[in-house]
Amino acid sequence: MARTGAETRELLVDTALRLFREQGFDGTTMRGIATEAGVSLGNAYHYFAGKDELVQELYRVVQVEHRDRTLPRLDPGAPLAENLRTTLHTGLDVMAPYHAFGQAFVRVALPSSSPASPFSPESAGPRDLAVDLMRTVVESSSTRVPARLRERLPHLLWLAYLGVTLHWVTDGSPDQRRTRRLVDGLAPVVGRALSLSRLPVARGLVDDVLTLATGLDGADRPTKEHA
Amino acid sequence: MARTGAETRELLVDTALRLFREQGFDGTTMRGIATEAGVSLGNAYHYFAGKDELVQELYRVVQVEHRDRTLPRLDPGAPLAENLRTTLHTGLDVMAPYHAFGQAFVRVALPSSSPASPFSPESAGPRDLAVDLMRTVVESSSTRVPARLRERLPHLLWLAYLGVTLHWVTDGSPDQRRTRRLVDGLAPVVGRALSLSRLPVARGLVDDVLTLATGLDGADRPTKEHA
DNA sequence: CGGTGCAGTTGAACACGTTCAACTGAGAGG
DNA sequence: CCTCTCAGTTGAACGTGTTCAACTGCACCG
Repeated sequence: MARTGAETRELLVDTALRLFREQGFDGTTMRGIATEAGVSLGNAYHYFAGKDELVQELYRVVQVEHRDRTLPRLDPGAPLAENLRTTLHTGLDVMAPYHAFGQAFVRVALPSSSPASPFSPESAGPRDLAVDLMRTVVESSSTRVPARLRERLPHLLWLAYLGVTLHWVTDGSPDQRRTRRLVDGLAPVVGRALSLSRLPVARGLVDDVLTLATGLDGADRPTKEHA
Repeated sequence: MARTGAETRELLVDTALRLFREQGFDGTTMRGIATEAGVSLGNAYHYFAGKDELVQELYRVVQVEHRDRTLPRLDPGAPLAENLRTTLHTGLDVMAPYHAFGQAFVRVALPSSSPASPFSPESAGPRDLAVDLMRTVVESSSTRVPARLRERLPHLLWLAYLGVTLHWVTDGSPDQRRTRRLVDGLAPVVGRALSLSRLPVARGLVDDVLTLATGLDGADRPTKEHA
């Protein structure tokens, strides 16, 4: 044999993602992936530090496909709520084959220390991809966004998307219909909230929420360490 | 030997919770728990279907202690934001010893199918405990709550508490300071949002949010099954 | 006394994720 | 032709969560 390393690696990723789709995360064993790919167990671990690392591969794949399938569906000039709805539904479409796998995805990605966390530096690429997608959604919509919000809104929408994903993961209803309904309800709420945010009376709340959201992600603010 | 079952069970719970505190979730093995408790491995599994089931025990313990430590600290007549802040901080105090364990807690509780999920029927007891605590917080505060919200607000605050818990679990900052800051920011935001919700212009948004929140938890709405 | 049921208990066994020291074999250098 | 190197690979081994058929010993019944 003696393939090149990149070939073996790709072979393993493809096999793993297929098995994840077919059997879920827990149902897929490292031995199964190795056997199915025709390599030894130890060799699989040569390319992936562990089962978790294969999750990051999925994260990447899903983000890219989400963007590629969403962009042509956006309706320029439509209200933000409508385009957001399209975007979120498309995201669910992309993830659907992996729902059996989703629980494990979150349990791997959740710890902020984990490189698979959407907040981690290692995930910067996929994260920027997702935030940029939301920026496109905002900019290609007709809805007017207050100046204070404009810069931050894509990031907020990405956080909302994470929330939807979290709900989707825990959604045991058939075809995850509850999450679909959540999206249908959430999009107009965002639209209404945006309208409301233009009123002077809401200014204080908007500012506070922005501050809150800033604290949500990223590591601790650099606290002037002296070493 | 031949203890009564309840005794052995309690012995196992105490031992497990202690080891979880000392060594975290992954660091604690079922063999370790069994050995430390002086019972056989198989016997531990006679009382708990698996490691996960011990998590529910912790969930229960934490909820009860949260309530017991919060009630005497509430300031009747103070603004809701202040009492909410106290409540959330007290919750963090109670959970603090288990932070190393927290990641595992979520990964066990997340799947809605899991009995350990805060939305599951099996968790109804602890959940009601937590929602009732929030109800007490609302009722013992001076802040006026719009009629449409009054009944649902405790439930919404409980959801917010879940969100804070989720953030806490993923919080890698020293002593989980970021979550403390989140609470300090969140409480006033809730207060402001509540004020805003009294304006007629916000009525539509409030109703939509309430509808959204209704869909968040619980199983699928009973869809008139004919069997 | 002998048996019978049964709550409580046991330890071996299985499959899994992960680690690691050793092997393979094709090319480079002499 | 021999040897060295090293990326690619291997399979045994460890500790884990979990399962299960069998054991123990006490209380009760005849």
